[in-house]
Amino acid sequence: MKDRMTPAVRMTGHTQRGQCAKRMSILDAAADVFCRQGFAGASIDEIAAVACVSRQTIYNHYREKETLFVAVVEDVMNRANAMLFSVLSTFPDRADNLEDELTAFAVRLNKNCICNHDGKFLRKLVQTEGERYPHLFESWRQQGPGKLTTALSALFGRLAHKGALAIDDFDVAARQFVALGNADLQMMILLGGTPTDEELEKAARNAVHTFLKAYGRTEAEKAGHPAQLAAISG
Amino acid sequence: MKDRMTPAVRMTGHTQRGQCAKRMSILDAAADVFCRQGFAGASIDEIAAVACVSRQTIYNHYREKETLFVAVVEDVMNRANAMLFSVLSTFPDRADNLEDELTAFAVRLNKNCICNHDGKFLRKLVQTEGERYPHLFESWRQQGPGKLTTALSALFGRLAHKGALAIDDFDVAARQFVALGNADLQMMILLGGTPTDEELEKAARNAVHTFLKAYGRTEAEKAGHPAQLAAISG
DNA sequence: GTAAAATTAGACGCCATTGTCTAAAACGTC
DNA sequence: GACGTTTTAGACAATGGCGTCTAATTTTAC
Repeated sequence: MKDRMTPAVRMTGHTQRGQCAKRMSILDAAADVFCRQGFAGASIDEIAAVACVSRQTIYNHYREKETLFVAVVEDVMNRANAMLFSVLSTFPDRADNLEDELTAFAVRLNKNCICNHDGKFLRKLVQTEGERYPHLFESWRQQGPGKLTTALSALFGRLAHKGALAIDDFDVAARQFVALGNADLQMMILLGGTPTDEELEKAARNAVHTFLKAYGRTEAEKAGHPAQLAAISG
Repeated sequence: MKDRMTPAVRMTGHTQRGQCAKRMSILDAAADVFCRQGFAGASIDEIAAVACVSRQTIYNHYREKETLFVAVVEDVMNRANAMLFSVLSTFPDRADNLEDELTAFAVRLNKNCICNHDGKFLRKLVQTEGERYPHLFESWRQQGPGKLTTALSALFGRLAHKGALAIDDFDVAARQFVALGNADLQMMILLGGTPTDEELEKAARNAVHTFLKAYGRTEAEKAGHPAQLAAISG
C-alpha cells in the first residue's frame, strides 16, 4: 500500500530525468507492441524487451497491463492533439493563391496528423479496443476528429465570408475536405503504410482541385460581389 | 493422419445438411468473436458457446484456430464480394435524374457493402491482423476496394461519354465518389456503429450534391455538346 | 563514501487457453 | 432395432502470460 512515488518530490533533476527517460522508453515500446499485437496479443515481456527494460520496472511504473495501456493511449492522444492544433494554426487565411495554399495545408494535415505514427496508432487502436474502453476513446473522438471538423468548419466559414468560397454547409464542407484529402490514400491508411511525399502531394492536389470545383468561386463571381471582400478586410 | 471427411461422399442429403449447418453456425460465431476480440483475444471456448456447439466439433471441422480464422475470412470475403458485385450492377446508366439515381446508388453501396456486417468485419480484421496474414488480405484489397474503384471508374467513364459528367481522371473521380460517400459516416464507421436510413440518405445526398457540383455538367454545357449524347445513344 | 532509491534477473504461483483423447450420447440410415 | 457417423462433455498435459516476490546490482543524492 505504500506509495512509491512520494519520495520523488524530494528528488532533484537527475533521478527524475532518469525515471522520465525510462517511462518514455516504456511508453514508446508499449505503443509499438500494442499497435502491432493489440491489447490481448501484446505481452509485457515483449514490451520490456523492446524498451530495453526489466519487466519488473514496468510493473513498478504502471501497476498492471491495463494501466499501462491507458497511459499509452493518453500519451499518444496528447501528442496527436498538440500536433493537430499546430497544423490547424497554419490554415490559410488569405484568399489569394487559394488552391496552392489549401493543397499545402492538406499535405500538412495528412502527413503530420493522419498518416503519421500517432495517427495510425490511434486509428488502429480505436478500431481494435474502442468498444472495450469507451470512455478513453470518446475523448479521442471529441478532441481528435471532432475538433478537426469543427475547427475546419470555422476556418472555411472565414474564407467564405471573405468571398473566396461558396459554401452552404460549413460542417459538411469540412468533412468533405478531409474525406477528399484521404480519398487517394484510403488503402494505404487502412493497411498501415506510409505514403511518400509525392503521393501526399498528388493526393492533396486531387482533393483540393475537386473541392474548389465544388466550392470555389470563379473570378467573375468574386468580381460580382466585391462587398464581401471589403466587409471583412475593412 | 486419417482423413475424417472421406466418408462424407457416401452421405445423403440430411447428414450433409446437418454438417453444413454446423459449419455455418461455427463460421458465424467465429466471425462474431474474432471481430470483437481479435485473433489473439478470441477463445475457442467462447466461439463454441456462441455457436452452441461443442469445442471438439470445431476441432473436427477446422483443425486448429488459425485454420478456422482463415476459413472465416474467406467466407466473409466471398459474401462481401458477391454483394459488391450485385450492388455495382445497379449503377445508373441513364443520364436523366442523375442526382437522385447516384444518391440511391451511394445509399445502396454504403448500406450493403461498407456499413453492413461483413464490411465492418473485413475493415476491422484487415487493420487488426492484416500484417500477420498478408496473402489473405491482399486478395481482399484487390477484390474488394480495388475492384470497387476500377469498376466505378469504368461506370463513370460510361456516364461521361454520354455527356452527363465532365471528368478528367476517372480513377480519381471513383475514389472521390466513395470518399465523399463516407465523409459524413467516417466516425460511425471507425467506431463500428450502424447508421440509420436517414443518416445514410443524408450522407449520400451531401456526397452526390458535392460530387455533381465538381463533375456535373450544366444544362447549358449539355446543350452545347449534344453530339456526345447522340454519339452513344445512336 | 554512504545511504536511499531504482533497476534487474530470475523464480514462483496462478490462471486461461490450446489441442488431444476417451467414453458416452444423439442422430440418421437401412 | 442395428449400425456407422457425428456430436458431446469432460478430463488431460502443455504452453504461455500475468503479476508477485526476493535478492543482488546499479544508479543517484549528498
